[in-house]
Amino acid sequence: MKTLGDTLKYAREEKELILRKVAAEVDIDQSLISKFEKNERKPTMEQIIRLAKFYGLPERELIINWYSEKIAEELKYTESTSEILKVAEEKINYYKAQGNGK
Amino acid sequence: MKTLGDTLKYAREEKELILRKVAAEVDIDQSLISKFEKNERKPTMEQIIRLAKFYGLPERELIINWYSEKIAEELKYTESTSEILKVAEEKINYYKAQGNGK
DNA sequence: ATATATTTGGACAATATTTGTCTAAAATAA
DNA sequence: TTATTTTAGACAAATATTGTCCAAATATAT
Repeated sequence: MKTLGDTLKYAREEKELILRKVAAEVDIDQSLISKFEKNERKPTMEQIIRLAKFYGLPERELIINWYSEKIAEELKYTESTSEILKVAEEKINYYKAQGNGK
Repeated sequence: MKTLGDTLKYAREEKELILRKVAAEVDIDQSLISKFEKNERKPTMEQIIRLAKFYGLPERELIINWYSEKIAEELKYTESTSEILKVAEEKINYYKAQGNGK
């Protein structure tokens, strides 16, 4: 299972960059970036976007990973997860349909 | 779309109880309970359980609603939601399968 | 309508969670 | 070994969530 951290780490290594360098470029503490790569911290959405830009990664995919990991984390120790997700989707569709979006 | 708040409110009205009474019984501020019913605040899991017990509602259903609303809230203004949920489910299954649970 | 009871909104403090930063230890490479 | 990179951990700063109180709004009863 490929995590967001894997993706970031792979992108960096492929370019043969060291954390310090990336940190300077994207203006994020190198220790934080290390933690992102090890999935010990979750980047903010802004950080995701900056990293995607910098590495030339598809933003959309990173975002999908970001949200899905957040949700997976929340439901990790929970029962009825597939039902929860099913209901969640219904609610989202309901909101989006007539919920006027805002 | 029946919300958690709807369920709580309906249960209370069916029993013809006033907020003050319920509040005293379950030891939650009546204003908070009012907000739960109007979906302006989200109960904690513990509150959910206490309310379920008190009203004699199926805990599992309330919990499913609680989580699904939380997720729906998070994804309300997001794109690719169905893909996010799909990936989330994969990750959860992966965690649960071999992720040793802990 | 007035009085009484119930519900609701809003402000605010208290708590908890998340985030950023720094430092030095651990790991890796030269 | 020495130099470099990565990682762990502690802590402060910033955010977000929660609980509490009170008064305004609404509903109910007389």
